[in-house]
Amino acid sequence: MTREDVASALEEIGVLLELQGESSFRTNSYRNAARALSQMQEDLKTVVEAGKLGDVPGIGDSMRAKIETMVKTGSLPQLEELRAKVPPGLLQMLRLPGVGPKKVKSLHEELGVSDLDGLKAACEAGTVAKLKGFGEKTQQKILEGLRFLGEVGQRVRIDQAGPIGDLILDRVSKMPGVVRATLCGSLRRRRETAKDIDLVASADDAKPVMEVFCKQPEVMQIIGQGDTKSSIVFGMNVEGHKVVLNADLRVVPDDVFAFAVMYLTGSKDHNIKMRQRAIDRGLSLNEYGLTGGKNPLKCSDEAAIYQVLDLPYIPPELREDTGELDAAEKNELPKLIEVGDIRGVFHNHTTYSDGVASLEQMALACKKLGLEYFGVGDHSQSLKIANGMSIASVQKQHQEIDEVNSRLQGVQILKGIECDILEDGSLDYPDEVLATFDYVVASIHTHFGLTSEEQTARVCKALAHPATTMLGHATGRLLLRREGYKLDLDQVLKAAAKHGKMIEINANPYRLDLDWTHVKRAKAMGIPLVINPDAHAEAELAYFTYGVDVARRGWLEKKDVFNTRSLKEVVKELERRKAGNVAG
DNA sequence: GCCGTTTTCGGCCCGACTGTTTTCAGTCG
Repeated sequence: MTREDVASALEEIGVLLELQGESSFRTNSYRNAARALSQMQEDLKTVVEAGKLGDVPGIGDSMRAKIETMVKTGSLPQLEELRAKVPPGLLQMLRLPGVGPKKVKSLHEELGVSDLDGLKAACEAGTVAKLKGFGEKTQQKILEGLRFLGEVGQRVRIDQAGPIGDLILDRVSKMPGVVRATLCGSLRRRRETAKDIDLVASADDAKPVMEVFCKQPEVMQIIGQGDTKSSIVFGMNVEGHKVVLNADLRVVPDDVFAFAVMYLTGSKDHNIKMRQRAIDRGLSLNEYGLTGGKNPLKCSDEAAIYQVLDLPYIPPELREDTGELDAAEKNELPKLIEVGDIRGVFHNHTTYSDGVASLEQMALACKKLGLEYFGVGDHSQSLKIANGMSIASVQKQHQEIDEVNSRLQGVQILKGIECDILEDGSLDYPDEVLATFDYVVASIHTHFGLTSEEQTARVCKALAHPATTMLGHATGRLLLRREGYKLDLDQVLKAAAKHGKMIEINANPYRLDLDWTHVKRAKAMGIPLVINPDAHAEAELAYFTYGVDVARRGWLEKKDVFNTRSLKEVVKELERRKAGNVAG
């Protein structure tokens, strides 16, 4: 078992024990150990063989023995027993908001409910509300949660689907006889979630390619295996979490490749418009070619197809039928921002609050990524749960930043803060403390239950505060898990525009908030956007690339994003803002 | 189950919120 497999197994044990009613401290220790393994830099087998496993914080004698068993034998009896004892449907129930291990246990033991369908039936029959500790409202909330889960279905986040897609693509590309291969579908359009992985490859003989595709070790089930198309269920551990999703591969002759790629990249609405455009020119476009007249037109790549239809190439991220064909027609497509344009990041955490790395470690990790500045934005004092910084802690951090900056070469730390927006819309430090920061990211972490009017007024008030530089994760959504808090985003954008404030694209793949649709609106209103990884560890700094995906989907160019500017320009602009010279 | 120790048990981030209760358990971040 690999390091990630072991981490995933420990995580699973933790959850299963929780469902059995184990103490949260004990179950947490499994999660801690799983996290420790996920973050381990060295090779697990080497560490085990060197007898150093027990030195890892979070891994004691008992955990060490279990991990060693898994590394040596490939399995763990304890996990097998737990899996046999706990119905898999109970784990699904944990995804419901407001439902935790205790409630699941009670539903299972009292009502015999063992999966989501059974739970829905029990709610509809009204038996859940009668259960001790439950009630009408809880039952209603569960039903709403079930509806939400039904909507998001089996989608997974891009950071989970992406690595699997890349792995399969790499394998397919290297298969004998394959000429070209690429990812298609929502993964290629860089949507924030994916329901499956679509691949297209070109080869003269599809059959052997399909054989290899369906025989990958991670294949859990072959849904279909044909001459041109195969579908599999693929299961793999990504960052210590088991990810299961469908993968479809199409294999076509190379002269059809571009058409198949365009068709399977979508979006469906974009394709419909394209087909209509072909019809207007007396042609017919489908996944196998562009026909009309006597001979099929040859297009070796997608750019050639667009050219035949009198259009410049449209990047996949824009193919959502939100005006890209019109813009292309007028030659007004944006020159999209690229990953290499990002020069630094602003909203990140260190051990001063709830991060796991030091200021210096994070700054050096930024340098490694080719960035010029690392903006720290630890949590502010009221957010106790995330170890928010007291004023004394802020002062200490600033001293440390000055000291580290005096030594660092090629990267600079900026003194920022992720300042909580309090319930009344005020900021979490007095003005004189706020004035000591280079910039302020204002964010909401509490009181999600306010009405839309209250929440909107709260955020707008924070945007009006002179110290606020940018708004952090504007809606608070957690992808596939929680909708954002109720908020009139139009009003918020207007307030940002009015007060000359920036808005963050939180690039953490759990959030990707602001959503790309709103990014587009923000740009139209002249609001500068900032791509922030919200990193809590060195490896998470690279999340900013997901933010670039969102920015591209939101039609952003380099000039629309603040952190494409150099350190010098950024410092100058932040100073200008602090001096109160902000327009508006 | 881990950790630290004024070494072998007692604490483990902890407060707010919700919906259930009638003083609190469960969930969340």
